[in-house]
Amino acid sequence: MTIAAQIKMATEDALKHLYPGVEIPVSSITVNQTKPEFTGDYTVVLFPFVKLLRKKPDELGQQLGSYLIEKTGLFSGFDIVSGFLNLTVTDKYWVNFLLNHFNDQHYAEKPKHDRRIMVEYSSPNTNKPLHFGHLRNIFLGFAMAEVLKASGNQVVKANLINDRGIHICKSMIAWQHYAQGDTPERTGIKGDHLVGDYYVKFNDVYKQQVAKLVSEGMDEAIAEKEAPIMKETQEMLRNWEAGDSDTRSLWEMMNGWVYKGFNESYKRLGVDFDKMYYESDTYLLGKKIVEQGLQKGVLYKKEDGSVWVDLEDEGLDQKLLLRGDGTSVYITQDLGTAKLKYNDYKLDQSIYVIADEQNYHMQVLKLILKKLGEPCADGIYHLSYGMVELPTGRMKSREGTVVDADDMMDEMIALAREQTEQAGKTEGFSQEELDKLYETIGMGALKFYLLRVDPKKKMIFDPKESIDLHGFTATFIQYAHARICSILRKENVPLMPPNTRFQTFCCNEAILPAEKKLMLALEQYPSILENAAVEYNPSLLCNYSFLIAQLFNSFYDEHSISKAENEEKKHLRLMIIVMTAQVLRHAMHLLGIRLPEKM
RNA sequence: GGUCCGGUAGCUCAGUUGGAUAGAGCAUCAGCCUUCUAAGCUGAGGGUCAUUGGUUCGAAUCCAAUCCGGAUCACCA
Repeated sequence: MTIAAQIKMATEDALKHLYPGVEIPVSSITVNQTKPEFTGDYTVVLFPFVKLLRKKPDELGQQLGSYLIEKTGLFSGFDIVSGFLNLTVTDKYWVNFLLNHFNDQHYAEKPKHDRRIMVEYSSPNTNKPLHFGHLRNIFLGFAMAEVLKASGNQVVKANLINDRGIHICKSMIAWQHYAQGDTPERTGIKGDHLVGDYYVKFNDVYKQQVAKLVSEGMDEAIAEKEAPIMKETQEMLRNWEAGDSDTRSLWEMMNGWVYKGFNESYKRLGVDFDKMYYESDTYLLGKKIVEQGLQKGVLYKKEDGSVWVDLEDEGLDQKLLLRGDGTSVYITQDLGTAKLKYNDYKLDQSIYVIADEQNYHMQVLKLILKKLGEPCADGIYHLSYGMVELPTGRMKSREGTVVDADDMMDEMIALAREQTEQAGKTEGFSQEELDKLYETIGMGALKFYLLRVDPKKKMIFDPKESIDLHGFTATFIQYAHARICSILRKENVPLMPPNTRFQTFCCNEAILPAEKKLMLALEQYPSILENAAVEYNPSLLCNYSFLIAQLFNSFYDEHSISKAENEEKKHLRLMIIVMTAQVLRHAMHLLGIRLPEKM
């Protein structure tokens, strides 16, 4: 249990004993870290009890403080400042904490239990390469899955590939007409980019054809439907749905190129999936659920045969589930897929990492499943995140303002190289090691940049300003880690020393402020990790890791480890930095960010 | 118009179930390398927490209204 939780419990117990007969709600006990300008480690706020007990804050604080010192043995002293009881935790507590956890690889993790959670993320369309906006989704999904794993859950990482539909046919048609048989192999262009190029080509041709028809006097709305290339594309979609073998083999070939490209990108991004779902397999699902809903009377049919659900009682609209001709719409297949996922893995929870533009859709999806009495409904959680925008507004492929994911990775790695060379820090590395280092720094910076903001907030990315490698960045954390490793190398202490390494340690000297601040923060890691899981917010780990690195840097500046005042101090500080490095690695690992031992 | 989300320093963002004088980073300015890595440390300046009212010992945080920005409300996906 964290010290903060222990203090809360001890306070509850103390109040019961000191003031029997007065009912004090547990929720009124607040325990905070003491502000730096006051002496103490943790603070109990006295105001709520002042009113209930009708006592003066000073008197109450004296009684409470004395009781806590006497009964718990956790505190070496207390101080009352205008209604706040500031408690100082004994040095012994901190030393024991260190001895117990300094080399614990699973510190802050929760024991495994059998709660099953699926995290669906990435979920790309196969008509264009990944862009910067997708990266936020991918990093968020991966990090969330890892955080939930560390919280003891059984996690399935899933990817639902949107591999069919009119937009896919657009690339296919344009390729047929204009590619003259070009392939990724022949052109040397990455498969997803090649296909994306023909998606762009389609739009160019389409725009021209529409313009031509309009200039010939056709109404624009009609021209958009009548453009020859669009009609061809719709024809192709019908052929695809009919299972036409030529269309299917073209589709398979081009999607194959895209998957190869995606897999390269995923590998470079350091993310993985346990289960792939393909829309071509799932797009017909959901009809059965709708039929059952009709029978139950939860849904209704209009005269034209279309099927609807009425969500007006829930403050929403009426929603179409099946067209008049019996074909499904987007949400129909989502109903089916939700059930499929649930049945595949017996899920307790199903998380969808999807941008906030689909908030309404997800709300409707969950509501309909609930109305239909599907057991998968309750577990659905939409991890909604704000879109990544450019200073000029949203990225638009048609306007060529999309920041490509692969390009972005290249640029970040190039930036890492540039800055490392500029800082003159390339000595003592082989070329191979340098390449790996640039990758670690560049990718770390990219991930951290996209994960450090609260997911639900939209973020603006200015490519001109690029991404900084100073301040609130992964580089800062990586640097702190490298510094620690450097000291450990010098002192012949392994990254994960055995318990016996500091067995003879005893604590006679007072813990100094810079040491204490760092230990205090390390002690909070379990509750930070828990919050990240409960609030579905990996950015908490960014904030926390940055704080730890900051505290370490100050500590490092103030106190020498190798040349500590004496052996006892040296051992204490070595344990502190071993644990600091371990916690940083752990937190960053959950975000998919690597920490170098040298940089 | 309905619903949802956001508005905190010049910029990008933190701010736990309401707690002490609202914090970081970037940028600006001033210091700190003969020392375990200066990709660092220390300090300074910079605020009508969108606005107004309410709740109370106490509000950036909770409630109401208003203003601004965004998303969404398709027989699109």
